Amino acid sequence: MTVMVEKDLRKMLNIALKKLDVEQHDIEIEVPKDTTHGDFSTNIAMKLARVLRKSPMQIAEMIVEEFPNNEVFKEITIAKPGFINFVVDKRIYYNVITEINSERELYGSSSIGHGEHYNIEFVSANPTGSLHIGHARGAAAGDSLARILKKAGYRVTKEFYVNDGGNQIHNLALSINARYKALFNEPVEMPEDGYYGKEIIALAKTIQLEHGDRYLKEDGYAFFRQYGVDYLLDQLKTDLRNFGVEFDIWFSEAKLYEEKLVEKTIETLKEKDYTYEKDNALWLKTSEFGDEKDRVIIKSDGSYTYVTPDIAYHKEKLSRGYTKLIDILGGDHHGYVPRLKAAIEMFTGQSDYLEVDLLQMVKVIQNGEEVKMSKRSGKAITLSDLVEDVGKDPIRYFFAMRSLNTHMELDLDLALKQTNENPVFYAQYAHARIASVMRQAAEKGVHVNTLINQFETLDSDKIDTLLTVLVDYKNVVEEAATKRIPHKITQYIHRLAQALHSYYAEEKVITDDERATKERLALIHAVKIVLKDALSLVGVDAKDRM
RNA sequence: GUUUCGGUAGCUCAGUUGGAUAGAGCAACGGCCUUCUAAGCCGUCGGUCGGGGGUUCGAAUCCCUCCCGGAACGCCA
Repeated sequence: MTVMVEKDLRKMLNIALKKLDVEQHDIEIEVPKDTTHGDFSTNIAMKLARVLRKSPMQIAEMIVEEFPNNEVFKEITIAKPGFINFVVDKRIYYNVITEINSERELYGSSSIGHGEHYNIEFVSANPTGSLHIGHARGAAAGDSLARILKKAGYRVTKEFYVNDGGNQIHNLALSINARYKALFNEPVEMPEDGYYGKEIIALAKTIQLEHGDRYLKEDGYAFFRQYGVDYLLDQLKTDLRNFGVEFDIWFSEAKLYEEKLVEKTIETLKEKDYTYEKDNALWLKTSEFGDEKDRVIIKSDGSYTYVTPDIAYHKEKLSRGYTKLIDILGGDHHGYVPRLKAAIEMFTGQSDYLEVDLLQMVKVIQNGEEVKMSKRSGKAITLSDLVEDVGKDPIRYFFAMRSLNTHMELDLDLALKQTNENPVFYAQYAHARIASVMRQAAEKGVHVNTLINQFETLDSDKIDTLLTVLVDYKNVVEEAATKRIPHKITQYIHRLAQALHSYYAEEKVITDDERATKERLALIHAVKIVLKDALSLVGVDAKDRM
């Protein structure tokens, strides 16, 4: 809708410019941050100052003079340096109410992603322990982005890469072994790079319950390995589900080996002459593609480095025909990105088939001071702790509020308060208020016809604001999707909730005026739909009562 | 040392293809509940945009330089 209005404006400005004998010109139209500057503005008069050799103010006046008559803009003003500001007659927005109420959750959908199929990989934690707070940020970011991209018309596949093939699983088995033996007072030393989380102790106890002392007598290594991965992966899925995050594909690293994909990938790279042998190892020429140096892919002892299966994995993903691969990684992996992109370029000829979005660290504050995580002691704040103590919605919302690449702070004292310091309540309350009014209407026997399309009584600044925000939804979704900025959505949610609360305080919806009541009910019903939909894009539930 | 992210109001953060008096939430302060939910509304206070140069009609935004903090710099994963 705003897009249409913008198009109209452009057309009208061109007509005016033609009358002034100005050649076709790039007209910049923007939505002013300050609403007192109207709904749209242009700096065209300033741009033309040099060409026409007149002052911007003069030019602006000339443009306004020649501006065609129309029903879209009810006010056109000229401001200081030479801006021309346009105020939309909000009556042309009335039909958005009907549109929303009939399209419901499809309203705001876009087609800018048409034809694109994105694979978005995130979290991808090793199944060696519980998910901690860093994974939580990744999960929230990836899932929200996926939802937003879908809304914008992209096809999206969410994928979790399970690192179940490497050395870490070996260490996991040894760690379980140590914890298991300890239960029988047969202490075994924890491995050097062992996993110290309390969930490993719980895991060992489960094994003790199910199998008694069986693995004191026989070697339990293979069993611990398999059991551990299954158990932890299962827990991990549960934790993510409780956080509102579901994946389409769980891709096992082990599968790469089973299907010989790593060997095949290395063969391909050799054939393309991107490898060479040196010091008894096999190197990949990543420096030819922007990496700062070449990387070893087969060590001198014959084993692979970390990147090797990962390259095979990304090649496998490419073979599935996605138009883009997105990896969401922790910021500490930034040095890893160039070598991965180099490999992608070796296969596809262009590195931007892969987009890596980095998340910066989360600093956790508790009792006013920073909580330091420690692998050794197993001390960490887990995702399940967060969901249990604080709740899914505030955590999801809080993560979505921040841009991905900012260092963020999570204040647990604040999050635990569950007061209005958590902005998510503000939005949920707006939704609940509307639901409440709807209930009142039903009780009073008011017949709610949300599909009315004639509006005669909606006339106030608060309503104009609501309509303006509702109309803007699609733009916001598109911007959030293309720029990968989920916080654009939470900002929008806040803007809409604010407009609703402000309106609610000013005007009663249900009155004796039947006509007005019906129109207002249709309006707030539309607000309710968009609020709920926008919240869903960041994985937050809308509530009907609070 | 190199790479990378960040430094914007008391706090947490938006805003960076150059544009109008730099925004939001929270905190603080002052009002508003006989009326559909006060988890709300209305208003006030609050900033050398890390420092210094430069580019121009115009810089938080672009260029140079310096300072401070996080992270990464393996034939670890």
